[in-house]
Amino acid sequence: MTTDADAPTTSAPDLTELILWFRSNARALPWREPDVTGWGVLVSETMLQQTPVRRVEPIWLEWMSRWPAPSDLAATSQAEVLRAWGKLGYPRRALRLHEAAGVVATEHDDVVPSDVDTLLALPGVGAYTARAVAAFAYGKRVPVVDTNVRRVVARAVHGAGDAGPPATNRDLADVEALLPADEARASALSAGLMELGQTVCTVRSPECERCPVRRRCAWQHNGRPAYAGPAKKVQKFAGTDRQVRGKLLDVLRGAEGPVARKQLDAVWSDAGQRDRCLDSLLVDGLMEQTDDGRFALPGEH
DNA sequence: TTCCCGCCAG
DNA sequence: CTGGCCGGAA
Repeated sequence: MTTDADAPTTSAPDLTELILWFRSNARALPWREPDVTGWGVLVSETMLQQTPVRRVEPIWLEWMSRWPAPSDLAATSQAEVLRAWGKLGYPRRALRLHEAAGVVATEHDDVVPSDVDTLLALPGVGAYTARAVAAFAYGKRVPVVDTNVRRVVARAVHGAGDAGPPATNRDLADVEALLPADEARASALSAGLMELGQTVCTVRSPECERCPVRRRCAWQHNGRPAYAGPAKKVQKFAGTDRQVRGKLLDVLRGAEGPVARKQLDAVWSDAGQRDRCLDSLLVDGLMEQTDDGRFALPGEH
C-alpha cells in the first residue's frame, strides 16, 4: 500500500458539537441581533480590531443610532467621526472606516458587499475583517481566522499549546478544511471557533472542563503540552510614540476648535518625541494645521 | 506591569 | 515577514 505524502499528519476532529454549543452559548452582543445589516457588522468588526468587546459596545450602539447607513457616516466630517470614535484606540481605523463608507455609498449602492474580494478592496478591511463580514453578516462559508481561531485550531487539531507566528494563507486553508459544506453550519462554526477561543480556550487559563470539543481535542489527548514555539513579543505602551500620539489627539478631541501649539506641548515633555509624533499625526491625516499655525482635527475648519 | 491581537507600510 | 499603531482592565 502506498502512502500519500501530502496527507495531513493530523485528521480534523468532528466539530459538530461546537456548532451546537455556539447556538446555545453565544453571548448576546448587539451586533449579533438578527436585524443588524452588513454595515452594522462591518462597523463592529472594525471597532473590534484590537479593542475588547466591552469597550466597543456603547460606541457601536451610538454609531448605529447616528449613522444607520454607510452614506450617513460618509456625510459626516472626519473631525466628528474621530470624536465619536472616542478612546477606542488606533484612530486610523476610524478614518479608514469613514473612507470605506464613502466607497460603499457611491460604488455599492450603500450596501456593504458580501463578496470577500470586494470587501478586501475597502480601506481598513483585511483578510480577517473581509471574511468576518462575509460569514457573520451574510452567512457565507468562508474561513474566519483571528488569533483566537488560530489558537483553537493549533490545540484541537494539531495538539500544540498555541499557534506559532501567523501564516495567513496556510491558516486560511487550515480552517477552510474544518468547515462543513452547509453554509449556515459553516458560518456557525466560524463564529463558534472565535467564541470558544475568546471565552473558554484562552491563552493562559483554558477552561477545558467547559469545552464542548474536549473529548476530540488533540491537545487534550497529548496531555496539554506547553507552547513550544518562539517567544511571543510583548508590546510596550508607556513612553512609546503610540502613547504620545494618543495624548496629543486627545487634546484636539476635547477642544472646540483649533488649538495653539503651546497646549499640545503641555502633554509631553520630550520635545523631540513630541514633534515627531505631531508630524506623524499630520502625515496620517489625523490632524491638520490651520493657516495661523494652530492644530485641529481634520476637516474641522 | 501584563495582556489584548488586525491592518498596513516598509 | 516585521514592527508600529491606542488605551483600559486585570
